[in-house]
Amino acid sequence: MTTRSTELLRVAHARPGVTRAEAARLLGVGTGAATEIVARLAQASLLAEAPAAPSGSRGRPTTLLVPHPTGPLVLAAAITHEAWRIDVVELGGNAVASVRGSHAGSDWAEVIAAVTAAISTLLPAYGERLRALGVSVPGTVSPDLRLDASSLGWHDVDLTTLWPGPVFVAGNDATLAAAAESARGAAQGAAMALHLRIEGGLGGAVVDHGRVLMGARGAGGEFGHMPFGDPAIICPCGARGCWGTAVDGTAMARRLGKPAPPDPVTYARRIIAAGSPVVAEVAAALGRGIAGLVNGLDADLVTLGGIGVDLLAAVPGELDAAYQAGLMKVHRASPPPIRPAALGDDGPIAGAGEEAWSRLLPELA
Amino acid sequence: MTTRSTELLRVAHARPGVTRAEAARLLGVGTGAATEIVARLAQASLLAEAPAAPSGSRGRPTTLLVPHPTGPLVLAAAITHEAWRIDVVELGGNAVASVRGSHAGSDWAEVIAAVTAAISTLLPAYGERLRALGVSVPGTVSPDLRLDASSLGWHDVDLTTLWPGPVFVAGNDATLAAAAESARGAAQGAAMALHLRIEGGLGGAVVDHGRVLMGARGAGGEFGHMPFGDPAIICPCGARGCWGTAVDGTAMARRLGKPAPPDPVTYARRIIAAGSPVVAEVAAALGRGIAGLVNGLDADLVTLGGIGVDLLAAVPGELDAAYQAGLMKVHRASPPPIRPAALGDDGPIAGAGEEAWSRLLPELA
DNA sequence: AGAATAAGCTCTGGATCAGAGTAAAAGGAG
DNA sequence: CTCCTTTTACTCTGATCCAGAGCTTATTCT
Repeated sequence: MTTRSTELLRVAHARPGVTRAEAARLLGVGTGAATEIVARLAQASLLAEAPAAPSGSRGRPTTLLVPHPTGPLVLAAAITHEAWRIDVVELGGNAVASVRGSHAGSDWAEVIAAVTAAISTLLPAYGERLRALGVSVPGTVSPDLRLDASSLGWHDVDLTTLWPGPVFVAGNDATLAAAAESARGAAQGAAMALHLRIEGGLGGAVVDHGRVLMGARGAGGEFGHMPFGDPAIICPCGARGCWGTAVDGTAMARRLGKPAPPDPVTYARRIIAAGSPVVAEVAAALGRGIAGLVNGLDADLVTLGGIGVDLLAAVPGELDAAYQAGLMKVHRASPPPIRPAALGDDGPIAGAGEEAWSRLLPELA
Repeated sequence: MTTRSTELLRVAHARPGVTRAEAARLLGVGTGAATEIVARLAQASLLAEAPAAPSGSRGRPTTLLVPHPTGPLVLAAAITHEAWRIDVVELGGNAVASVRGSHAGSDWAEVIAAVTAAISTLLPAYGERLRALGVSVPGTVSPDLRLDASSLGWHDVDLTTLWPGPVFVAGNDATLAAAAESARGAAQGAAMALHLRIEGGLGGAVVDHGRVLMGARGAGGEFGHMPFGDPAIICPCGARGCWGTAVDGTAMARRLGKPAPPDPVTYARRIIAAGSPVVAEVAAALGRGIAGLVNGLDADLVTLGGIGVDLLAAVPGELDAAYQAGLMKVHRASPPPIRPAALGDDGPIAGAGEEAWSRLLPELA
């Protein structure tokens, strides 16, 4: 429709349940224009108005901008190494339905069959209302939507078959989790947020004023492959001294003189719970690397996901000491805080929904 | 004025001398709208039309969009540790005048007096046409325009006294050089460009689709303080193992067992010219770090400034070997090229002009 | 009940631009 | 040289969007 309509929708999406008057103020339009724009969006089944709870103050009561009951919806999917989940997400980010399943094997054909079947079951229920798909995957996605997840044996997989429509986004789980944290989680309002997510490896993303940096080939945020680690250790990626080899479950096993565990995530959680002294060492390696990234990128906030949350909870002192020691003096006066991700394991699917909505909005208005 | 006017001005600035018809195509407007918008901008003394050179093909000859002869101008200033320079820049980036001087001492009061005096001499000549100032400085600039250049003893200096007008930008020299390389230099069109500049230390910037990441406190791109170096070496910044301590003139002196040189830049140039074996070692440290940044940020192009250009010219093989070895396998098939900066030492001042124009344009139209 | 307050609604006029049609300025063919 | 083709620029009409002023509505406070 028009620029203002898109902006209003964006506000309504970012802050579901805003009052109509506040949305008008945020857009910088007069009340006359607000009337017209809201009417147009309601006519197009994009927005609806609901009576607001009594504010207690004087004045004519305002209305809340809520998603239209028959308005467009977005599918958000998250595929992990062992399971998948699909949410139906309305404007504002609320999930109105959810389907999930697991896949023991890591055969891509099996995964895509299950996901495609699940999407097919949702199509009759929501029909034309489903307008976009966002997918989170445990690997990198090129700009032409091809997935590469080396550790799972998925190479150059074409994702476009998942969705026939024009609005389709796919991205790395850590990248999308970062987008979600910035939009609705612990990194709201940060000028330059850094998100780090330790699971099998270490991934993340940089978010500049709410915009996630995807990288030239969709592989942005692979901080695990920056050489903050021990140069003697060769990473499966082919380089040496990768930071990721110093902070995950495999690193803990190596420090304990044990063979690499088959499931580094649960292994790491067990070691952390056991209170092993290697936990502090790994946390220090994490803190030092975070400091390096903060120095280089001038982030003002760091959020941690996956095992990072457990490390932060278990040995906050060690992590913070290494972090402080690695910071430039200029940052030490007020070090950017390191916080656990607010969305937890829902980060990737929430981010998939966010990105799908973000791409759909300009098409609608 | 309006969005389209700003867009047209931006096109005319980015590609000085575009034909009017092509600009209309780039904006996606019809010829009718183009007539009206150009007329409006000409009326406001922002654009002028010049006859185009004969194209040799059929059709009514188009006109070129050029800066208006009495249109707005921008001041671009570059302050270094020993000299200063001010350019008067018209739309399109062309400098119509230039003043320069040097300051032997590093007393900020002296510097600001000289620069302020130079600006005063330019004011009567160009008067109201001067609408904005962009300044490049060898330090970090906070969002509230305070400069910190530790190595020169300039701490928390207020820059706002330099310019009375509302449109005033200031930034780090390496950051601004990156902006210039992306707008008009070797990094044009890159999706994610990385610029590195070695002088006294190592600075740079990340440029995502033409937008420079300034960081939360204006200290983005301090890659010299990421821990890619030897942890035994303590950096003046307070951290250990900073990459910057491994790649500049001071690093060369240390490897040669010499004391730190007073002027590391000329010292480094001399060592490189002499063909010392430490040059290859330093180039390798540079290449390895670049690989780490490319891995982490998924850059598709790297530009080098300052001593980096000399290193690249002197020992390209060593630099490239270390770069390749540090890249993840996925990047090795087509490694992002490492190129010398096209603008050379003019990068910072060109970037100051770019940023000033970029901020001024929306105010005009 | 009446004043005060905050918000929504209606109407007018101006700015912007898309689209269609027309005019202008060049090269090429005869 | 004249006419045709090609490309671009100009003119005109109508639709859309929205700012601003003034008015109406719904609520709380006194």
